[in-house]
Amino acid sequence: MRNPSQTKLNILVRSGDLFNTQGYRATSIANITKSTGFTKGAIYRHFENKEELENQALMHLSTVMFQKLRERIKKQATAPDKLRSILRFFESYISNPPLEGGCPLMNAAIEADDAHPSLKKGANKVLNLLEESIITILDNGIRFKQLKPEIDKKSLATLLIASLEGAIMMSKLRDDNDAIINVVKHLEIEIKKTEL
Amino acid sequence: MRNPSQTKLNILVRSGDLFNTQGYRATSIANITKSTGFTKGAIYRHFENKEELENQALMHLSTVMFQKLRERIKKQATAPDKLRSILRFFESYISNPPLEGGCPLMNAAIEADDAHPSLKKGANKVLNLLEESIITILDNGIRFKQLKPEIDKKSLATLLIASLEGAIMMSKLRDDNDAIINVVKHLEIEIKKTEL
DNA sequence: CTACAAAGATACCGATTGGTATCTAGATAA
DNA sequence: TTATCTAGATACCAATCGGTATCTTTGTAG
Repeated sequence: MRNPSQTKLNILVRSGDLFNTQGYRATSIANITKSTGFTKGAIYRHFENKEELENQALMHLSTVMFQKLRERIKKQATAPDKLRSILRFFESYISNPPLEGGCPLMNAAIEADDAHPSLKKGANKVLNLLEESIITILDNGIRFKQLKPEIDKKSLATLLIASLEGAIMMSKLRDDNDAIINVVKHLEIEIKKTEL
Repeated sequence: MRNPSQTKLNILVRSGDLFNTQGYRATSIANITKSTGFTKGAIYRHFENKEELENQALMHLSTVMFQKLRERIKKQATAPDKLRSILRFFESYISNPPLEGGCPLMNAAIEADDAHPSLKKGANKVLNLLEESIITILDNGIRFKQLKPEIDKKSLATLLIASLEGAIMMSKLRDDNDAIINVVKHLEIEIKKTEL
């Protein structure tokens, strides 16, 4: 009946969901006990303190996000199509969210100020991973003559991430798809410009 | 010595600063008493409860932001230059922040989920004001033959806001200007395309 | 100078916070 | 079967939370 590793995973999944929807600070240990059915004893056996749990939960959220994102990317054969699949992924955050509560990168980034250095560090890690994923696609696109070799990879990756994250914030705030659809439309044009 | 309206303003300014840097939930009434030098008695005389204080503080933050933004906009004569002054304003958020803690719109938008409807409402109001400001500039630009009449005003406003907000998130997270500078550079080109 | 009302200080409230010490029960190896 | 270890439950802790009731002080109208 007992399964410690499954218990730990369960706590990570449930707490991640709460952190991403309500916020890290706003989610108490008691909230997590209610959501998981486990007690404080179980939680503090698997995690040193709340900060540790927050960090690991963020990392779990990001692995889920990247897993779902890579699923879509892999289905596409060429770099431009892979880039477009990223747009579609972010577009789905509103109508059919891969994760409840919006993008974990954005949520952690905004909540993590200088008073929460470890959460900030975690958010930075997620941002770097996302950026590297895009740059890898761009690199391969250039290598396989699908994208113009003169494109500024880092700059394009930044533009994609910034405008998509900002658009998700706007669409979530307004409870409609307008912002994310508009921004995706613009980015589609931007991607087309990089095609060879 | 006593000056109730000044007291209220002081509480609004200080609490706004704390809310914008630490977060709304993470800032306690006790934090505000320490920062202002006033006691709970003073705070609860001027504000019904914490939620009321949060709302009014957000509104005060937004008026400060818009005041500083409009100062820059007014200095420019033409619509394209007014738009560029908005870019420069957001660029300054990192190196010379008009408000401590980043953009109050973004901060409130991310912290306000469906469990905090009044903060969400406030954030929505700020977003609408920002959008309207940009659209007004675009309208006048078209009227005075400075901008192409066929531009999609709402779409352009959305693109500007989304990418600037997202870039600020990235730059604040990384403690460098790269993201915001890159995005501003791209938006400069985008603005140039709309010029007549 | 005196009343009086309003501004703000003080003291308290129950509920909740993150965290810990201890206890119980279930899995496992001998 | 029994001893042992560990996963998880229970009970507790001081500190802090938002909020309120009450008291004192201050400015002001008469």
